[in-house]
Amino acid sequence: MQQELRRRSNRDRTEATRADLIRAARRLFTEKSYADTGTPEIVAAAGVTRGALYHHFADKQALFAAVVEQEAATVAAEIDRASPASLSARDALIAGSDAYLAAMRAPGRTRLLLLDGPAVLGRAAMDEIDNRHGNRSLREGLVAAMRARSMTKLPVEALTALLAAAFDRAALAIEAGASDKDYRAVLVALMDGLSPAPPPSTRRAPSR
Amino acid sequence: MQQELRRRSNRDRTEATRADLIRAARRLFTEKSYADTGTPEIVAAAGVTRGALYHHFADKQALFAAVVEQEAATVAAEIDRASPASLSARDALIAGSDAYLAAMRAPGRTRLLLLDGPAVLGRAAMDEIDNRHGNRSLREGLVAAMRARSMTKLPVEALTALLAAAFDRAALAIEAGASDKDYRAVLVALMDGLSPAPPPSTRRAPSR
DNA sequence: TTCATAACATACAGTCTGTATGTAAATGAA
DNA sequence: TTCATTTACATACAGACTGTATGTTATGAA
Repeated sequence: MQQELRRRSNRDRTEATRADLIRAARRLFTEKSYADTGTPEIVAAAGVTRGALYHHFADKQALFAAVVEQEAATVAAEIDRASPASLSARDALIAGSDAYLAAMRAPGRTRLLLLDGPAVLGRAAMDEIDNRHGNRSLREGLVAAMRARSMTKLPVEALTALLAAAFDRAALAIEAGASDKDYRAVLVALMDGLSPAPPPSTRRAPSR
Repeated sequence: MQQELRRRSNRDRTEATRADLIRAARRLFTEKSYADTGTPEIVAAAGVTRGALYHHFADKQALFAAVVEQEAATVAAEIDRASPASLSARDALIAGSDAYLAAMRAPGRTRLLLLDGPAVLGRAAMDEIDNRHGNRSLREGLVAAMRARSMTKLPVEALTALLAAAFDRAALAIEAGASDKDYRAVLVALMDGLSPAPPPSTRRAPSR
């Protein structure tokens, strides 16, 4: 009856407590901000004490890093799920960017991943996380487009970073109320501009 | 002898104290970070007390905003100074972006303006500051390029924001040790990609 | 000179972070 | 099964910081 409450393995306890803390912290960090969320509030929401927090995480920043890590993974998963496997290189990039913008509409996600994340963890740490999750598919898409000759060859790391930065800013602007149509148009124009041939526009007649 | 110390007008006192506080805060915010800099340290460096700080600024965040404001103005001035008046629209944009990247090499400036700024003040407030200083010349350059038909017509606000975001990320990457050559090349390619005609195949200009 | 106000300085209350210490539960060896 | 050790917490504490309240001195106006 109360068998599963008594006699829980240490691994189960750790896993559950960590998950509770990350879940509570995620909620508060997205509802408010990193700076405006104190550890007392987090542990209260998680139903544990600060002792548990500092047992499982080095400090508040480490808990934040775990939240960011998980959220970045979620975003990457949503993008992967939304982008069908076989499209042209260009269409795959556009589908991916749409999926990214859609994923970033989750409340508080932009502040967590695009404002607090870089400020608290540093741009280098955020790059490391991004490269492990979100940016990977973007970079692969760009490499594929370059291989298919539908994009001029450029330094891949730099191009990935700068396009990602543009996506990020677009997500922030859209959340702030800007026209997603406008931003999407500019993003597409930026990507299409990188193709050596005239862009496969729906309006202009292709010259070949 | 001590005449100019006694009998200072209130306006002079306020001006001097505010300037001292902003200068000290700027130094510490660029050397460390907003979060790692306490008001006791700031007022000690400025040679005043916390009472003076909270008399002149609503809170620590307001002082930070004043620092950011001033720093953004400085960056804009450096760009204006470095970009000669009459170039082709394209060359003007490139000169401006080079000047921006050069200006952002000042120690701690990227963290202040690109990491802490957005996180502490919010993206909206940062946009407001940027639009008043740095982004203005960028937007005007883009409008000029579009009028000169050397750039396809696109929503100006969105284009300005996304290119500015790319510049920002480039500045961060370069400071983190990335190849400025690579990032410059990608920035130029992004801008050239927006021209309706094939990009002018000029040889690469010296990076500084 | 006198009174009001601005420009500070000092003192205080509340909160937060990280650590140190104490306790109960689990693990593994004997 | 026993028992020592380690893990997973809970509690208590020290230090620091932020914002405010209050007191004091200098300036400005009448």
